[in-house]
Amino acid sequence: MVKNEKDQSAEERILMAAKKVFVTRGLSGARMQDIADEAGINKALLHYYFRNKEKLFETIFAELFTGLFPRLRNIFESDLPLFDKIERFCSEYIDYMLQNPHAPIFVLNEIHQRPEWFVKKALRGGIVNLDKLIQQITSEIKAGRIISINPIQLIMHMLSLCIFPFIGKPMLASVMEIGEETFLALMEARKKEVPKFIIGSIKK
Amino acid sequence: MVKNEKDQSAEERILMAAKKVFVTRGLSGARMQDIADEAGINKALLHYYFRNKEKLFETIFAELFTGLFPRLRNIFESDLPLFDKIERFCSEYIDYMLQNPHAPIFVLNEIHQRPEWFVKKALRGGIVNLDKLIQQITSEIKAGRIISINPIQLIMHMLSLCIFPFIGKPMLASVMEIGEETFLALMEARKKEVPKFIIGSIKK
DNA sequence: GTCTATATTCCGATAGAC
DNA sequence: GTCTATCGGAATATAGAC
Repeated sequence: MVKNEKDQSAEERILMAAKKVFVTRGLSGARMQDIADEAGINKALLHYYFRNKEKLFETIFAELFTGLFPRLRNIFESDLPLFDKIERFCSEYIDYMLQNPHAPIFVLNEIHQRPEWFVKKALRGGIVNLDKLIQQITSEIKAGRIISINPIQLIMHMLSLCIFPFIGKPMLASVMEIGEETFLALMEARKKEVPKFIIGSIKK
Repeated sequence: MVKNEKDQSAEERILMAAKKVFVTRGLSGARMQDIADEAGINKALLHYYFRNKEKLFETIFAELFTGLFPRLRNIFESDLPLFDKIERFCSEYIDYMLQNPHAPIFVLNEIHQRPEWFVKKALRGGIVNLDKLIQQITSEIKAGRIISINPIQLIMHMLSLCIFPFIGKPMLASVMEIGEETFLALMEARKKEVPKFIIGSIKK
């Protein structure tokens, strides 16, 4: 536990603590004891509020997943012109991850380790519909405003350029010898840099 | 255990089994019993060949990490012209991951969960030296052959575009409804697609 | 609601026969 | 080298007092 424990209800402190511990250690690496310590309460209280470890985990996962992916809908399914859509997507997405830098690797790793569970438990509520975006890309190609490209590949480019740096951060930090402030500055710059890079490549 | 157990020594079968289990479940999620079962041997034998779980893990991690990153050196530190270097990097890197599709998320997740351990245990033998590549990019900019761009950002673009699809695969597969064959075809195409995309953006 | 104490399950590791 | 059996600790979960 860090500070201001009495500022929030026990339940809120548990959620904050659980988020921190799960996100850094993963489901199987997290210890209920660590979460209790971090929240400044007793282990038994975790079971009082959330029945068991799995339920607590699902709560945290759902929150982070919702922040990461369904957020795409608002942008992808909007009526913006393609280039504006790309700019807005990159900027908002990187902004979200600057506030939750551990979310991407945590979420993607848990999906990787239990894809079946993910499909059954976390994917309720529908998936992101890419049809509109794909069609938009296709018609820009037909109109001759952008080069010919497989829309799926282009979407993968966008996601890759925005998300990967946060996943690779610990590795990049040690391998490339990049410190925390440098990293933040690079990510801040990427909000403009990435859309410029993408549009620079596809614009005719 | 799957088949042909008698084709290899116990040690080799253990390594194959451990790789499979560690890579899908991570260090904390992997069970020695599962590895033993997968290898078709007894749990005690794991401790006979490798002293404990951590040592076995380190062996597997080192193998995968070596395959992933030091491989960069041969390309990054070579004397190829920049565009050739980019093409070769993307092609070889994606090829490696097509053969070890789980390696990136496994390696990056373990580094994320224990960055200190990584720096102490796995980073011996030096790091990738990016000076040459950075200088090469800088001089291409000065020569007016490519647009002005922060070399670090460009290198991040390259890594992102090659690695991320493998990390996001389980999520992309369910969210975008992409099957196994489709995914493989997309990755195969990316070996040409990504360098084309990059060069298309930076070439003057 | 919150705690202490304890039950219970699980898992890494070892002992020791063959 | 390979096995069976078991130990001992760790971690989740529950019982029950306050």
